[in-house]
Amino acid sequence: MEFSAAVTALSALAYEGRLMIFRELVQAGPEGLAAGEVARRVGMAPSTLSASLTVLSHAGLVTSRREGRSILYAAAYEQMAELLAYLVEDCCNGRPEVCAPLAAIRARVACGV
Amino acid sequence: MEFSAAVTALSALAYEGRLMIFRELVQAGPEGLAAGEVARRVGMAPSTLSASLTVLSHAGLVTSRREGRSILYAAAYEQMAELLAYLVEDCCNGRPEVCAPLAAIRARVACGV
DNA sequence: CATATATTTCATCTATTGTTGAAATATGGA
DNA sequence: TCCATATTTCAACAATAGATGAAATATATG
Repeated sequence: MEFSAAVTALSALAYEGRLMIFRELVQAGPEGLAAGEVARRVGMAPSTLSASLTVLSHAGLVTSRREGRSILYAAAYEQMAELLAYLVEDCCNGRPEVCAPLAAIRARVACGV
Repeated sequence: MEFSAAVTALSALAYEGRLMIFRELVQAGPEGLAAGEVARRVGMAPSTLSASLTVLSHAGLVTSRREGRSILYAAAYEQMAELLAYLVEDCCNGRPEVCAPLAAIRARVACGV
């Protein structure tokens, strides 16, 4: 990931409504959720939600596909991983003890990746 | 980390100047850099830099201490790890294959944490 | 084809955020 | 004490971003 893509992704997540949406989608799994279902869960007006999903989509953090009348949105796990990787890149400048706190991440990932 | 702290941290990083500053500090290590040195490296005016450092500081992402006439800023690695952990929490809903892409993170952390 | 459902687009308004330069504060040294 | 260096604070301005409701688009069904 390059610098400006990281800024775009961070900006997309740096807002209450959008972070809430993204977390719902991350937890919902790769099939995703219909836009309307997301709106119901996070309690947003349709047009506000649509704008939020557009921002997340432009940042590459969610994907969408139509299914019948609904449009299903899903978290883009690869892009999310890219962003996390970018943030920790070159973190310790050759001194492993510096980024030791990052080891805690592993313990918090539910699936033990 | 709780929701609003995550939003604050993401907002702090979601801007070109501040992400640049943060990355400089992450790579500089725990001793940190003088504010003036940071300004020189990222090419910002002193007052703009100061405002940026304040935002990062309020988000808990950097710490500061005075040393002589300089004020040294350093990345807060623990808070950074907390943020990353928050983003991946409950990511796979019991299905490990969902967050498999996150495994790539490990390979990108220079010190192999 | 007409109607109902699902979502997006658009224009407008409001609020928030970033930048800038000048002045203020804090420290160290002659 | 006086001056130089380092950084922050402040006020004003400019730019950006989010919310809203109405209208538009797309799909499904009777």
